[in-house]
Amino acid sequence: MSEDRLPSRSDNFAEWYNQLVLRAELADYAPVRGCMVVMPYGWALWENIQAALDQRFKATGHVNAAFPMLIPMSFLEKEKEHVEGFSPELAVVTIGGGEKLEEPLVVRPTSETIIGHMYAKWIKSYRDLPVLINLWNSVMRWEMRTRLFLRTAEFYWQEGHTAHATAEEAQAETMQMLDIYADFAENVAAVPVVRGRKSESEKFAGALRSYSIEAMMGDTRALQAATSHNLGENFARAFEIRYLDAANSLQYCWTTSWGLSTRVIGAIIMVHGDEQGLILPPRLAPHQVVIVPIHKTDQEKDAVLQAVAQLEAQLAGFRLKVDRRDGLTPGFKFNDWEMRGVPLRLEVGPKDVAQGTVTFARRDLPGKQGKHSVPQEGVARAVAEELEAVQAALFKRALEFRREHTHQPRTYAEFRQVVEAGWAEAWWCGRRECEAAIKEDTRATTRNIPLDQPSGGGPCIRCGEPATERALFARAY
RNA sequence: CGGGGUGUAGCGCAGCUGGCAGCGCACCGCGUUUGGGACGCGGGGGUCGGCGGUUCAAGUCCGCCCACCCCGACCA
Repeated sequence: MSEDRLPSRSDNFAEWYNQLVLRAELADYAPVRGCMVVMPYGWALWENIQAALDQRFKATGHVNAAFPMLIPMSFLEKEKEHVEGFSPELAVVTIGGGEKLEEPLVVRPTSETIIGHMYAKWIKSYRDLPVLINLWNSVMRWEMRTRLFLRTAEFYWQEGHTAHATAEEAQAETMQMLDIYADFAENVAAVPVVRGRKSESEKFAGALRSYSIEAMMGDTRALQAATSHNLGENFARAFEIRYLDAANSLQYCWTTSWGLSTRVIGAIIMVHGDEQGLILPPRLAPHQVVIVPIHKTDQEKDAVLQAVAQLEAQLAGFRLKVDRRDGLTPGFKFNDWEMRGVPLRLEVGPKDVAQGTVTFARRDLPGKQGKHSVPQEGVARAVAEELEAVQAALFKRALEFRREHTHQPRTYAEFRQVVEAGWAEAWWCGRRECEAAIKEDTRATTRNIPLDQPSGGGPCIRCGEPATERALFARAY
């Protein structure tokens, strides 16, 4: 049934992605321009992402809070670069309760300004610092062209906002959060990332310095998976976030902000997915294991379901789904759960019952390769090992793919060629003009300037002037 | 905002020179099936994007409007 198959991942990556999001029931198009509905399966995935991050945030002393969705327009105008960066994509409320508002309210595109206002009110003394607050919310940016999860008008994320006494502390916080994101991406989502500093033109509107983690998607394009910003004293000065230090002298705070959005779901799809559909990393999968019972006669059905019930009891420690749907063939169910990316499938049929076994089918290995028979006794241990193996294999495969498609061109001609279908690491003089020229020539942008740098220097890949840093260039989502 | 395109059932589409609004998938019912995407029979579902015009008669011809999609500038 060709119409049951996904569009080809290798021939039409974009259409493969769109169809997969819809057919795996992660999200659907909303009746509001540019907005999506995150469906239960997609939200379950997001909840698991939230749990992994929230735990890391709390372990480093952060607490959660909630701030209003509406922000007075004047707040945004207080930080010059910030308002310039965000004005084109603001949604603005001008009427409330049937009356025209005195001052328009902006639907938050991010919360630095209202945070700044409140922090100014709350922070008086060095004893009040640091303030370490995180928000789980949604924000709105009126994007021109939208795509499910990757770029929607409203998106769900977390935004952390901290205030510190010194530049050093703010910088340490910025780097700590970047590392937490990298740890999450690599060890939970199985997505290898490059940590680095954003160029001047790519940094957050109003930040002193921005950092990102960048991941390579299955079509070699780059995706910024999370950002962490050192806002310097910019927002503190705009909102007068000040404190008295131990010597009774008035100081400006240093603030940071950092965020990770539902966009990482897009990354997980595009890094791990294959022609069959999603492949979810076991640590995030809503269902880690699905059991498909197989039976013809009523007699077989009884025996099979009894075995399934015993397995279910043994596997209580896993996120388990038993597919008891009637009237669907096993083949249909296999394909269905493969589309949804369940990392491990357990098939239980009359043959398994007779032998006291269960058939394991690993999602990351194609067809028969991933299938083998396992004794029902002690199945929990076997499942745990198999899930660990899938988790590790996904990361390894993604890392190898990135390695194969990351190049170190020495000439500009070579550079132009490699960024057609891969990443380029190259010396860059740091000048905006070179960056812009490269974008014009190749559509590739600086993704970041990796933290891991070789010593020494070399000629800028574009202009040949001496450069001291290597940058990562790629076409990006 | 510039360039291109599309609107007919939930989705994908057909509908010619105007004459009873259809097909496939999906959905509902019954039965047979079930170790890699089952099948038979029966059934429900439409302001043909909107408004106006021409005509005995408009999904079809004409005019205006609206919405959505793709490509560029912008972007977590």
